[in-house]
Amino acid sequence: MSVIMAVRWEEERYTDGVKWKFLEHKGPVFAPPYEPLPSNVKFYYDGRPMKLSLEAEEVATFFAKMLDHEYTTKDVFRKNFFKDWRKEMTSEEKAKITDLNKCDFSEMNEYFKAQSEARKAMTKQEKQKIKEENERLLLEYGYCVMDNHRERIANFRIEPPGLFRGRGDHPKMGMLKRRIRPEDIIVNCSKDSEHPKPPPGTKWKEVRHDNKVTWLVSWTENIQGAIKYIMLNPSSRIKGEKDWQKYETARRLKKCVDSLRAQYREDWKSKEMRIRQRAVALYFIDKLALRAGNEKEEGETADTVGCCSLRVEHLNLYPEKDGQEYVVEFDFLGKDSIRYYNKVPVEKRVFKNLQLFMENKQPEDDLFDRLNTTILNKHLQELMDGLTAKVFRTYNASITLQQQLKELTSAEENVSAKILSYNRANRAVAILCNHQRAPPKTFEKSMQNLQTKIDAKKEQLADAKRELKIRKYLPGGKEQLMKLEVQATDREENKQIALGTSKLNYLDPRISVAWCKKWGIPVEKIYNKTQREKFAWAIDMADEDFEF
DNA sequence: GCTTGGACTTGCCCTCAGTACC
DNA sequence: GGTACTGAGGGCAAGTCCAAGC
Repeated sequence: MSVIMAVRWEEERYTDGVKWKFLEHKGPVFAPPYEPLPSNVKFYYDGRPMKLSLEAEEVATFFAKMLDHEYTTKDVFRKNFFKDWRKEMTSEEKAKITDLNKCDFSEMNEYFKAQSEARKAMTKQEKQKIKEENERLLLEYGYCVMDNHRERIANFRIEPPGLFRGRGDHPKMGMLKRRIRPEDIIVNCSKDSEHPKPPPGTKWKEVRHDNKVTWLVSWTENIQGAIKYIMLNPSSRIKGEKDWQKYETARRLKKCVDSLRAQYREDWKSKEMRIRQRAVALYFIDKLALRAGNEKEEGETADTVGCCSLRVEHLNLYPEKDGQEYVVEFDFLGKDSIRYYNKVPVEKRVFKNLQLFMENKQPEDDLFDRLNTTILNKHLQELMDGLTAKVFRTYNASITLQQQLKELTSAEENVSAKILSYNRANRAVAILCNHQRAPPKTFEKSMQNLQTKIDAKKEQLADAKRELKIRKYLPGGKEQLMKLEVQATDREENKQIALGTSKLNYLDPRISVAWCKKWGIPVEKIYNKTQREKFAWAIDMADEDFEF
């Protein structure tokens, strides 16, 4: 590590939860006020035009903007929306508008579509003006001073009002997410800083000076009653240091994971049910990189589970399947309602335990009825300081990347082939962590385009050969062709897999940096600008023989 | 002990700006 | 100069984990 950066990353380590000594910022940027519809754009009820009050009109526009989305046809969405919309209506409106099916938002919808077209068709100068305004806003509100550093803020804009969507089958979809006003805002900054000023004629809910937290601004959202925060960018000292710490914890797990595994295997035989359950759950978390699985309040969110909250209905046991013994089939919705489907052969003891846990239970009963995340994490804490369920995900992701890179990279490959290998290693991790994505809408098209390019290049090479200009044109051309073909392979393999999440959250960046240095790959090929900023600590720290 | 609230990380999707291409 | 395409970044929901409050 260089001396200068050692200072940057190691300065001012506070104790007892103190996160900073000085914090100054300009507060949040509020959503722009509602702009009423022009009088020629009408809402129709039961076929007749109807002028809405400003409040009711605003909420109606939220719905009108979404008309093309499938979810506006869903019962739950419509019911929730209508209920909340009615709350914004005057008593006259309420009396008249009693059936959402009689509401016609299509003219409003057309208007917004036209507006968005108009925005696209703006002249260069107009676009430039908007860009400059955004830059000005960023400069004024996008930075803060935390201790001795000017730091970028991650999200300085307050979320605008709209209709809540949620992910998966969310019981609250369609509800009104209300507008946040200065009176809802808690500002956090240091006493000796220049406090942010609320917009003229308004007041903050509170100005606080809590240096044991990292947030600058908070408010409570009305859908779940959860607190939302404005915090610093991942490039900031405070986030970087935390990130580094996270990977150091995972590396400590590496040192004791063998004995820990031996321990939970022993526990599969325990006399106590709770210990067996704990041990099997931990095995899943370790082997399959499952999330912890906190309990959730029923009816408040989509029905999703993690390891500790698995239910009997989420797995099938096969003493034998496809020529393998003791196969467990998992099928459940995890975080963000992403499906986890996997068939895994497990050890006989695990299998027998699972049979035991499922005995005399209904499909909707908890698989691990003597376990929850609190119990599990308490246990883990006793095994290693700072150990929690999610450390296993970080550890297994990072160690997998390191192993895969070792296995897949060959010295004689060129740079683009090496990058393909890197992406494949990254992909192995994404698959382990079940990081999926919807195939991009333009996927087929973009594959086609690439194929066209490849064909053209082949043609070009063939021409060159025919004209006996081999020596002159072939070497570079061949290289280019290979690059395109590698790119096509990479893209195809990536169709339904998202690499970003693991890259950003699970893979110790020092592994990647070390790999780049070892093979002479510019780090820019692996990390874009933002990622390099986020991982500045690692880029500076890791040399080519860094070992996770 | 249990519940709830709070802080912070993780996660997917969409938009939009920058760039390649014609 | 216009259009098409793509990657980056923003947006914000949904997790994890811990500790305060009862």
